[in-house]
Amino acid sequence: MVTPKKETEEGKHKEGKEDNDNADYGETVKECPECGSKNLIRDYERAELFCGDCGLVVAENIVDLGPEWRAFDFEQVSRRARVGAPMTYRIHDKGLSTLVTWSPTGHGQYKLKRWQQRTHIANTTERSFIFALSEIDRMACALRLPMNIREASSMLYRKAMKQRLIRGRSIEGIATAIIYITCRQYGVPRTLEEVRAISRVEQKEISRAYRFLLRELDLKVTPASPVDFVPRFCSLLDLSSNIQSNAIEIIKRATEKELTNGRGPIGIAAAAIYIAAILGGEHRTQKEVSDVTGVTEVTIRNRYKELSEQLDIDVLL
DNA sequence: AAGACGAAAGTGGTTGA
DNA sequence: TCAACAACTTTCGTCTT
Repeated sequence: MVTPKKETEEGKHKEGKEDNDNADYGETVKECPECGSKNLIRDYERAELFCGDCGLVVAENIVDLGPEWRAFDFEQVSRRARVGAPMTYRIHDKGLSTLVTWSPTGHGQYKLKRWQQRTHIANTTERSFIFALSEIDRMACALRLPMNIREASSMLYRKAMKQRLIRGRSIEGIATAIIYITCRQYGVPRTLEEVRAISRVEQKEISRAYRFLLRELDLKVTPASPVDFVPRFCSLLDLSSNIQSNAIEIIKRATEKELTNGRGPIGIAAAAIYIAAILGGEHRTQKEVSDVTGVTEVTIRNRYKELSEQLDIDVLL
Protein backbone atom coordinates (compact mmCIF):
# COMPACT_ATOMS: atom_id res chain seq x y z
CA MET A 1 0.00 0.00 0.00
CA VAL A 2 1.44 3.29 -1.04
CA THR A 3 0.18 6.36 0.68
CA PRO A 4 -0.29 9.29 -1.56
CA LYS A 5 2.19 12.03 -0.98
CA LYS A 6 1.05 15.57 -1.56
CA GLU A 7 0.42 16.09 -5.19
CA THR A 8 -0.41 19.46 -6.59
CA GLU A 9 -3.32 21.17 -4.92
CA GLU A 10 -5.15 20.98 -8.24
CA GLY A 11 -4.99 17.24 -8.35
CA LYS A 12 -6.13 16.95 -4.76
CA HIS A 13 -9.24 18.92 -5.43
CA LYS A 14 -10.20 17.15 -8.60
CA GLU A 15 -9.31 13.63 -7.53
CA GLY A 16 -9.80 13.52 -3.84
CA LYS A 17 -12.77 15.47 -2.68
CA GLU A 18 -15.77 13.78 -4.16
CA ASP A 19 -14.29 10.33 -3.88
CA ASN A 20 -13.81 10.57 -0.20
CA ASP A 21 -16.34 12.54 1.73
CA ASN A 22 -14.60 11.85 5.02
CA ALA A 23 -11.49 13.61 3.82
CA ASP A 24 -10.93 15.58 7.02
CA TYR A 25 -12.87 13.32 9.31
CA GLY A 26 -9.70 12.14 10.97
CA GLU A 27 -9.02 15.46 12.61
CA THR A 28 -12.40 15.92 14.19
CA VAL A 29 -13.91 12.54 14.96
CA LYS A 30 -13.33 11.28 18.48
CA GLU A 31 -15.29 8.10 18.63
CA CYS A 32 -16.37 5.33 16.34
CA PRO A 33 -19.67 6.15 14.62
CA GLU A 34 -20.45 2.45 14.42
CA CYS A 35 -19.97 1.22 17.94
CA GLY A 36 -19.23 4.42 19.85
CA SER A 37 -15.86 3.18 21.06
CA LYS A 38 -13.24 5.80 21.87
CA ASN A 39 -10.48 3.36 21.04
CA LEU A 40 -9.53 4.88 17.71
CA ILE A 41 -6.19 4.00 16.25
CA ARG A 42 -4.25 6.19 13.89
CA ASP A 43 -2.15 4.31 11.40
CA TYR A 44 0.05 6.75 9.59
CA GLU A 45 1.72 4.17 7.43
CA ARG A 46 -1.57 3.21 5.93
CA ALA A 47 -2.96 6.71 6.34
CA GLU A 48 -6.10 5.59 8.05
CA LEU A 49 -7.97 6.00 11.26
CA PHE A 50 -9.76 2.95 12.41
CA CYS A 51 -11.71 1.70 15.37
CA GLY A 52 -9.83 -0.68 17.59
CA ASP A 53 -12.99 -2.38 18.69
CA CYS A 54 -14.93 -3.13 15.54
CA GLY A 55 -12.29 -2.48 12.90
CA LEU A 56 -14.34 0.22 11.24
CA VAL A 57 -12.16 2.47 9.18
CA VAL A 58 -13.36 5.88 10.24
CA ALA A 59 -11.26 7.89 7.83
CA GLU A 60 -8.88 6.85 5.16
CA ASN A 61 -6.94 8.11 2.28
CA ILE A 62 -6.14 4.98 0.42
CA VAL A 63 -5.42 5.51 -3.23
CA ASP A 64 -3.81 2.23 -4.14
CA LEU A 65 -6.83 0.02 -4.11
CA GLY A 66 -5.37 -2.53 -6.44
CA PRO A 67 -5.30 -2.80 -10.18
CA GLU A 68 -8.94 -3.60 -10.60
CA TRP A 69 -10.12 -0.25 -9.35
CA ARG A 70 -8.99 1.69 -12.36
CA ALA A 71 -11.02 -0.42 -14.70
CA PHE A 72 -14.13 1.37 -13.54
CA ASP A 73 -13.24 4.72 -14.98
CA PHE A 74 -16.65 5.45 -16.32
CA GLU A 75 -18.33 5.15 -12.97
CA GLN A 76 -15.68 7.24 -11.31
CA VAL A 77 -16.08 9.96 -13.87
CA SER A 78 -19.81 10.06 -13.49
CA ARG A 79 -19.38 9.98 -9.75
CA ARG A 80 -17.31 13.09 -9.82
CA ALA A 81 -19.80 14.92 -11.93
CA ARG A 82 -22.23 16.27 -9.43
CA VAL A 83 -25.27 15.11 -11.30
CA GLY A 84 -28.15 13.16 -9.90
CA ALA A 85 -28.23 10.98 -6.86
CA PRO A 86 -24.96 9.48 -5.69
CA MET A 87 -24.43 6.09 -7.22
CA THR A 88 -23.68 3.13 -5.12
CA TYR A 89 -22.40 -0.26 -6.14
CA ARG A 90 -24.42 -1.90 -3.48
CA ILE A 91 -27.61 -1.42 -5.41
CA HIS A 92 -27.91 -3.98 -8.12
CA ASP A 93 -28.54 -1.57 -10.98
CA LYS A 94 -26.24 1.08 -9.55
CA GLY A 95 -29.26 3.08 -8.51
CA LEU A 96 -30.31 3.92 -12.03
CA SER A 97 -33.56 2.13 -12.34
CA THR A 98 -34.92 1.81 -15.83
CA LEU A 99 -38.60 2.10 -16.35
CA VAL A 100 -39.79 0.09 -19.33
CA THR A 101 -43.02 1.44 -20.65
CA TRP A 102 -45.24 -0.83 -22.58
CA SER A 103 -47.19 0.54 -25.47
CA PRO A 104 -50.50 -1.12 -26.33
CA THR A 105 -50.08 -0.05 -29.93
CA GLY A 106 -47.47 -1.79 -31.98
CA HIS A 107 -46.87 -5.51 -32.20
CA GLY A 108 -48.44 -6.55 -28.96
CA GLN A 109 -48.29 -9.99 -27.43
CA TYR A 110 -45.88 -11.71 -29.76
CA LYS A 111 -43.22 -9.13 -29.35
CA LEU A 112 -43.72 -9.08 -25.62
CA LYS A 113 -43.23 -12.82 -25.46
CA ARG A 114 -40.01 -12.60 -27.42
CA TRP A 115 -38.84 -9.89 -25.10
CA GLN A 116 -39.60 -11.98 -22.08
CA GLN A 117 -37.69 -14.94 -23.48
CA ARG A 118 -34.74 -12.82 -24.32
CA THR A 119 -34.67 -11.23 -20.91
CA HIS A 120 -35.34 -14.38 -18.98
CA ILE A 121 -31.68 -15.18 -18.68
CA ALA A 122 -30.91 -11.61 -17.76
CA ASN A 123 -33.60 -11.69 -15.12
CA THR A 124 -32.30 -14.79 -13.41
CA THR A 125 -28.72 -13.56 -13.34
CA GLU A 126 -30.07 -10.27 -12.13
CA ARG A 127 -31.93 -12.04 -9.37
CA SER A 128 -28.88 -13.94 -8.24
CA PHE A 129 -26.89 -10.75 -8.32
CA ILE A 130 -29.38 -9.08 -6.03
CA PHE A 131 -29.15 -12.08 -3.76
CA ALA A 132 -25.37 -11.93 -3.78
CA LEU A 133 -25.38 -8.28 -2.83
CA SER A 134 -27.76 -8.89 0.02
CA GLU A 135 -25.53 -11.69 1.23
CA ILE A 136 -22.47 -9.48 1.04
CA ASP A 137 -24.32 -6.87 3.02
CA ARG A 138 -25.49 -9.36 5.60
CA MET A 139 -22.00 -10.73 6.17
CA ALA A 140 -20.45 -7.27 6.18
CA CYS A 141 -22.93 -6.23 8.85
CA ALA A 142 -22.20 -9.30 10.91
CA LEU A 143 -18.48 -8.53 10.71
CA ARG A 144 -19.15 -4.86 11.41
CA LEU A 145 -17.25 -3.84 8.32
CA PRO A 146 -17.14 -0.21 7.26
CA MET A 147 -19.00 1.07 4.23
CA ASN A 148 -15.98 1.38 1.98
CA ILE A 149 -15.21 -2.29 2.35
CA ARG A 150 -18.81 -3.20 1.61
CA GLU A 151 -18.75 -1.11 -1.52
CA ALA A 152 -15.46 -2.60 -2.64
CA SER A 153 -16.87 -6.08 -2.10
CA SER A 154 -19.88 -5.30 -4.21
CA MET A 155 -17.66 -3.94 -6.94
CA LEU A 156 -15.49 -7.01 -6.89
CA TYR A 157 -18.52 -9.22 -7.17
CA ARG A 158 -19.76 -7.22 -10.11
CA LYS A 159 -16.41 -7.61 -11.76
CA ALA A 160 -16.37 -11.35 -11.20
CA MET A 161 -19.83 -11.52 -12.72
CA LYS A 162 -18.82 -9.54 -15.77
CA GLN A 163 -16.08 -12.06 -16.38
CA ARG A 164 -18.57 -14.89 -16.11
CA LEU A 165 -16.77 -16.39 -13.11
CA ILE A 166 -19.86 -17.09 -11.08
CA ARG A 167 -21.59 -19.47 -13.46
CA GLY A 168 -21.72 -22.95 -12.02
CA ARG A 169 -20.33 -21.92 -8.70
CA SER A 170 -21.98 -21.21 -5.42
CA ILE A 171 -22.92 -17.59 -4.98
CA GLU A 172 -22.46 -17.92 -1.25
CA GLY A 173 -18.94 -19.24 -1.63
CA ILE A 174 -17.88 -16.51 -4.01
CA ALA A 175 -19.50 -13.78 -1.94
CA THR A 176 -17.82 -14.98 1.23
CA ALA A 177 -14.43 -15.23 -0.44
CA ILE A 178 -14.85 -11.71 -1.75
CA ILE A 179 -15.50 -10.38 1.73
CA TYR A 180 -12.39 -12.18 2.92
CA ILE A 181 -10.31 -10.75 0.08
CA THR A 182 -11.54 -7.21 0.50
CA CYS A 183 -10.83 -7.17 4.22
CA ARG A 184 -7.29 -8.17 3.43
CA GLN A 185 -6.88 -5.52 0.79
CA TYR A 186 -7.98 -2.86 3.23
CA GLY A 187 -5.55 -3.99 5.89
CA VAL A 188 -8.26 -5.03 8.34
CA PRO A 189 -8.03 -8.76 7.86
CA ARG A 190 -10.44 -11.22 9.34
CA THR A 191 -9.37 -14.77 10.08
CA LEU A 192 -10.76 -17.51 7.90
CA GLU A 193 -12.54 -18.81 10.95
CA GLU A 194 -14.23 -15.50 11.65
CA VAL A 195 -15.46 -15.30 8.08
CA ARG A 196 -16.64 -18.89 8.10
CA ALA A 197 -18.63 -18.30 11.24
CA ILE A 198 -20.90 -15.76 9.55
CA SER A 199 -21.01 -17.46 6.18
CA ARG A 200 -23.46 -20.09 5.06
CA VAL A 201 -20.79 -22.27 3.47
CA GLU A 202 -18.01 -24.31 4.94
CA GLN A 203 -14.40 -23.28 5.10
CA LYS A 204 -13.28 -25.60 2.36
CA GLU A 205 -15.55 -23.96 -0.15
CA ILE A 206 -14.49 -20.48 0.93
CA SER A 207 -10.86 -21.41 0.40
CA ARG A 208 -11.60 -22.86 -3.01
CA ALA A 209 -13.49 -19.77 -4.12
CA TYR A 210 -10.76 -17.59 -2.67
CA ARG A 211 -7.98 -19.25 -4.64
CA PHE A 212 -10.14 -19.35 -7.72
CA LEU A 213 -10.85 -15.62 -7.60
CA LEU A 214 -7.26 -14.67 -6.96
CA ARG A 215 -6.21 -16.67 -9.99
CA GLU A 216 -8.97 -15.64 -12.37
CA LEU A 217 -9.09 -11.98 -11.46
CA ASP A 218 -5.33 -11.81 -11.17
CA LEU A 219 -5.55 -10.14 -7.78
CA LYS A 220 -2.53 -9.48 -5.68
CA VAL A 221 -3.17 -9.98 -2.02
CA THR A 222 -0.14 -9.34 0.07
CA PRO A 223 0.20 -11.74 3.00
CA ALA A 224 -1.48 -10.34 6.07
CA SER A 225 0.86 -8.74 8.56
CA PRO A 226 0.58 -9.84 12.18
CA VAL A 227 0.25 -6.16 13.07
CA ASP A 228 -3.08 -5.98 11.27
CA PHE A 229 -4.66 -8.35 13.77
CA VAL A 230 -3.35 -6.76 16.93
CA PRO A 231 -5.90 -3.98 17.53
CA ARG A 232 -8.89 -6.25 17.20
CA PHE A 233 -7.44 -9.10 19.22
CA CYS A 234 -6.33 -6.74 21.96
CA SER A 235 -9.74 -5.19 22.28
CA LEU A 236 -11.37 -8.62 22.29
CA LEU A 237 -9.05 -9.47 25.16
CA ASP A 238 -9.86 -6.19 26.84
CA LEU A 239 -6.26 -5.09 26.92
CA SER A 240 -5.16 -1.49 27.28
CA SER A 241 -3.78 0.46 24.37
CA ASN A 242 -0.21 0.50 25.62
CA ILE A 243 -0.23 -3.30 25.64
CA GLN A 244 -1.38 -3.02 22.09
CA SER A 245 1.48 -0.77 21.03
CA ASN A 246 3.97 -2.93 22.89
CA ALA A 247 2.73 -5.97 21.02
CA ILE A 248 3.14 -4.13 17.74
CA GLU A 249 6.63 -3.12 18.78
CA ILE A 250 7.51 -6.75 19.47
CA ILE A 251 6.20 -7.76 16.07
CA LYS A 252 8.23 -5.06 14.36
CA ARG A 253 11.41 -6.21 16.05
CA ALA A 254 10.61 -9.81 15.19
CA THR A 255 10.04 -8.89 11.57
CA GLU A 256 13.39 -7.12 11.40
CA LYS A 257 15.11 -10.22 12.68
CA GLU A 258 13.13 -12.26 10.17
CA LEU A 259 11.59 -14.41 12.87
CA THR A 260 8.25 -14.15 11.17
CA ASN A 261 9.28 -15.73 7.90
CA GLY A 262 7.21 -18.72 7.01
CA ARG A 263 5.13 -18.43 10.15
CA GLY A 264 1.45 -17.76 10.28
CA PRO A 265 0.74 -14.11 11.00
CA ILE A 266 -2.02 -14.87 13.47
CA GLY A 267 0.23 -17.06 15.61
CA ILE A 268 2.84 -14.30 15.69
CA ALA A 269 0.23 -11.74 16.66
CA ALA A 270 -1.13 -14.02 19.37
CA ALA A 271 2.30 -14.64 20.87
CA ALA A 272 3.27 -10.97 20.76
CA ILE A 273 0.06 -10.04 22.52
CA TYR A 274 0.58 -12.78 25.10
CA ILE A 275 4.07 -11.48 25.86
CA ALA A 276 3.07 -7.82 25.89
CA ALA A 277 0.18 -8.54 28.22
CA ILE A 278 2.40 -10.29 30.77
CA LEU A 279 5.08 -7.61 30.60
CA GLY A 280 2.46 -4.92 31.05
CA GLY A 281 0.96 -6.59 34.09
CA GLU A 282 -2.29 -7.55 32.38
CA HIS A 283 -1.74 -11.27 32.24
CA ARG A 284 -3.92 -13.37 29.97
CA THR A 285 -3.70 -17.13 29.90
CA GLN A 286 -2.64 -18.94 26.77
CA LYS A 287 -6.13 -20.34 26.61
CA GLU A 288 -7.74 -16.92 26.64
CA VAL A 289 -5.49 -15.72 23.84
CA SER A 290 -6.07 -18.94 21.99
CA ASP A 291 -9.84 -18.60 22.16
CA VAL A 292 -9.79 -15.11 20.73
CA THR A 293 -7.21 -15.67 18.01
CA GLY A 294 -8.18 -19.15 16.98
CA VAL A 295 -4.66 -20.55 17.12
CA THR A 296 -3.89 -23.29 19.59
CA GLU A 297 -2.07 -22.86 22.86
CA VAL A 298 0.70 -25.02 21.47
CA THR A 299 1.35 -22.64 18.63
CA ILE A 300 1.24 -19.65 20.96
CA ARG A 301 3.80 -21.41 23.16
CA ASN A 302 6.09 -22.19 20.27
CA ARG A 303 5.95 -18.67 18.87
CA TYR A 304 6.33 -17.04 22.22
CA LYS A 305 9.35 -19.22 23.06
CA GLU A 306 10.99 -18.23 19.80
CA LEU A 307 10.20 -14.55 20.16
CA SER A 308 11.25 -14.22 23.79
CA GLU A 309 14.50 -16.06 23.25
CA GLN A 310 15.53 -14.41 20.01
CA LEU A 311 14.55 -10.94 21.14
CA ASP A 312 15.99 -11.32 24.64
CA ILE A 313 12.74 -10.67 26.38
CA ASP A 314 12.48 -12.02 29.91
CA VAL A 315 8.97 -13.19 30.56
CA LEU A 316 8.60 -13.98 34.21
CA LEU A 317 5.27 -15.43 35.07
C1' DA B 1 -7.08 -27.23 40.47
C1' DA B 2 -5.58 -24.45 36.86
C1' DG B 3 -2.05 -23.11 33.94
C1' DA B 4 2.08 -24.00 31.46
C1' DC B 5 5.03 -27.20 29.10
C1' DG B 6 6.54 -30.21 25.34
C1' DA B 7 6.58 -34.79 22.87
C1' DA B 8 4.40 -37.29 19.33
C1' DA B 9 1.19 -38.26 15.91
C1' DG B 10 -2.30 -36.31 12.65
C1' DT B 11 -4.11 -32.78 9.21
C1' DG B 12 -4.43 -29.84 5.19
C1' DG B 13 -2.03 -26.96 2.00
C1' DT B 14 2.10 -26.04 -0.93
C1' DT B 15 5.81 -27.33 -3.96
C1' DG B 16 8.51 -29.53 -7.27
C1' DA B 17 9.50 -33.58 -10.08
C1' DT C 1 -0.46 -36.61 -10.28
C1' DC C 2 2.11 -37.85 -6.51
C1' DA C 3 5.29 -37.62 -2.76
C1' DA C 4 7.94 -34.74 0.29
C1' DC C 5 7.61 -30.97 3.30
C1' DA C 6 6.66 -27.30 6.77
C1' DA C 7 3.36 -25.15 9.68
C1' DC C 8 -0.15 -25.98 12.58
C1' DT C 9 -3.44 -28.88 15.38
C1' DT C 10 -4.76 -32.60 18.49
C1' DT C 11 -3.90 -35.21 22.21
C1' DC C 12 -1.99 -36.28 26.37
C1' DG C 13 1.16 -36.97 30.27
C1' DT C 14 3.99 -34.14 33.34
C1' DC C 15 5.57 -30.22 35.88
C1' DT C 16 4.64 -25.68 38.31
C1' DT C 17 2.08 -22.29 40.85
